[in-house]
Amino acid sequence: MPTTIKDIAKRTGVSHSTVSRALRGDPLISFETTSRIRQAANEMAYLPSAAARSLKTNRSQVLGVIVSSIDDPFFSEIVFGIEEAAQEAGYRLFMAASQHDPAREQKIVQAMMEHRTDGVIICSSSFSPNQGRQLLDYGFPIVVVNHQGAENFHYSIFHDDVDGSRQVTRHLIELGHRRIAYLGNSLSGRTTLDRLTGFKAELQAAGLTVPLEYIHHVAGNDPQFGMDGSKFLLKLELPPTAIVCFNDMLAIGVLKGCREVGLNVPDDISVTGFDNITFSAYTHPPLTTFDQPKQSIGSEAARLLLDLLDTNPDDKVFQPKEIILKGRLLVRNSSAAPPLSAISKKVSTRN
Amino acid sequence: MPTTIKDIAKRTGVSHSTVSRALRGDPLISFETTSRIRQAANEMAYLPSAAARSLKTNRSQVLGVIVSSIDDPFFSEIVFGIEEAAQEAGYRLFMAASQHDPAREQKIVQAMMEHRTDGVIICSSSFSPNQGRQLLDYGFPIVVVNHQGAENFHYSIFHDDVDGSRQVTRHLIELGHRRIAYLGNSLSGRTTLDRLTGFKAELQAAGLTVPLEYIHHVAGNDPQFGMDGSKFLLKLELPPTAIVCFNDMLAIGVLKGCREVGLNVPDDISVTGFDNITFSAYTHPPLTTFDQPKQSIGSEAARLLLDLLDTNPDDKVFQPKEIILKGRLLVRNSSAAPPLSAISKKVSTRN
DNA sequence: TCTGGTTTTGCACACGTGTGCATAATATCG
DNA sequence: CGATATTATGCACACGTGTGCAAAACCAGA
Repeated sequence: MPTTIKDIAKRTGVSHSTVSRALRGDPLISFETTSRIRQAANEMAYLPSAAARSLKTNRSQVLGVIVSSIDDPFFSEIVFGIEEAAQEAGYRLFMAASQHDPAREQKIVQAMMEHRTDGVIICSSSFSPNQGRQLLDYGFPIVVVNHQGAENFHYSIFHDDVDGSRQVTRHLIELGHRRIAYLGNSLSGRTTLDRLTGFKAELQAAGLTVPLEYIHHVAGNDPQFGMDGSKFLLKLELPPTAIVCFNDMLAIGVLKGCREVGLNVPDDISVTGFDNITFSAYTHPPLTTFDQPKQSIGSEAARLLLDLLDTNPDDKVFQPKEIILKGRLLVRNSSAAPPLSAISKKVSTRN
Repeated sequence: MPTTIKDIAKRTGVSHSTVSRALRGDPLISFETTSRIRQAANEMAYLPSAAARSLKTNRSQVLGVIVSSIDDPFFSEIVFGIEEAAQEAGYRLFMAASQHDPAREQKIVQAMMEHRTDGVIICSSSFSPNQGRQLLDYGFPIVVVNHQGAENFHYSIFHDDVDGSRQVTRHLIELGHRRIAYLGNSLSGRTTLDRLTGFKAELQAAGLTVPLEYIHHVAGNDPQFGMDGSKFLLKLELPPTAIVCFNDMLAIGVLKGCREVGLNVPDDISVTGFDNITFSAYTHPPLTTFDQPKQSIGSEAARLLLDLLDTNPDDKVFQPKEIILKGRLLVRNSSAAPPLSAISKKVSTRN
């Protein structure tokens, strides 16, 4: 059915190996013969079989990409960056979403191996160590993005979540907040730990303490989890005047949760997100968030992996590489000074 | 590097063809030999090469999936449905996003052909006819979702956008709205045409007319386009009391656009979306929308394609198939009766 | 033990492509 | 024209897997 090299060879009266060489631009084939062959290939709409080529060359020209969830806009933008860089280099993506499910992870690992992708980019901070081990043992070049077990892999991209979280938290402190809560995502692994670390560090640097119940984790990344989390925090005897959310997805749910208990954001309570996904500019009020260079994260990861692939294996020197990309605080309308009632209470407590 | 069938043959002292047969469960190989071979394969972590198998069998066990945009939550959920059904049948997905860009479309077509995917699901209503033709000519079994050129393909899944749009529009009419605008997405092809058709049909059935400027199209699917579109409509001398948006993404931007000119939704103006993506429950106010069975759309498309693949080619009878899935109106808080001022104006106009 | 039937396994080939090495064709020089 | 060097091409093999057909092994009956 599809045109093969043999079909072209028959039409042009040369051997299949000459066709192969001509199409690949081998200088050993004459210009005249090459032209004839290429014209025939063009007329016959020849497209190489990826499988045959892959089998012969031991290269698939495909990069595996593993994300936590395909419907999280954060990952969509990272994938966009990966795709742009990959396409530029003639690679295609084989994408899979792990959904934080070990069974899915195992199927994904198997798929990557069977398809013999040229390398793998893992954009799931909580990808299981066991499956990661399997990929490593198989010999894949691997680049991880914000992976909690990054020390097991030698090529990593990080977004600086500690710094980002510190900036968000400092912003709230500078606004006058003293009761600041953190809402995390327990499925998220390293990412939430970094953001929590930054949160704590900034509060500590400001000489503030955090009540234990001000650090609350939900088990997912959906706005509904954000809403559930806000319910918990807002029910506290002394509720926070600000909530630092693990990310925009949770923050969007927190906004709704505040509305449902009659709290006005930011007049009564400030809410911040993280990531600056598309929707965070369109919430009411628009979210103060930490703007991650999502596409850059993706394209840096892809470039790093492509560099690894371009390196002659014999020349390979063990040289771990770690790239840290920084974002920037984006102040919108979901954060403001705490309500006066909260400040006056604070004063009376001190007397 | 990876274990091959030849490695297992060497260890078990049989030929590679016996290994192949045993692993495939061929009854011609004895139970005893099969067990030995399978144990060795297990111990040696054998995984077949997808390329070799594909080359030999002329089947890749991969379904191509083309979506308009990977960061649109609507498509993410469709893909999720596709993925579930495909995985159940032992298939993997090779996904690509066309971004309404002909150059990308061409690269995608080429990729599908080179990889010899077993079939293709097109979830892009505006996928170019020329590229679609190429896929058809190549002999791919193809299932299209809401494709504007669906008559060129024989296997289609539709979501009933005419009916959905009629329901949304009727809902607004029943609330008392008489000045209803439609905000469309000119890149969207058939989908926006259907939704506009339903909008017009329902207004006509209610004996209402639509000023020309009440039908406005923006050139994209981002909330920013929704905001731009709202700016246009709200500037009209006689602005609408309700806006039917092509989808939730645009509606989210329209909500912000209304806020920016001091309009309260739904007290001053009603806004409806379409699709019921995750975020539409978390907007302020939560969007009235048309809830599409997104995952069902995906899984039906995959099942249809898998059925096509399971059919013996010699038994194939030309039998076009078209599945129409219906959604349901989801009334939330973005729609309400028009403001009294708009109704009183209407009365005086009639006198 | 021999013959025939059944079961099990291996040989040979091939899917489409790439490439080392040998051979054929061409060009140049004496 | 013949010899030598250079250029261009083809042969043969192989990547890993699957399968038709032949051969080998096994079993049962006369």
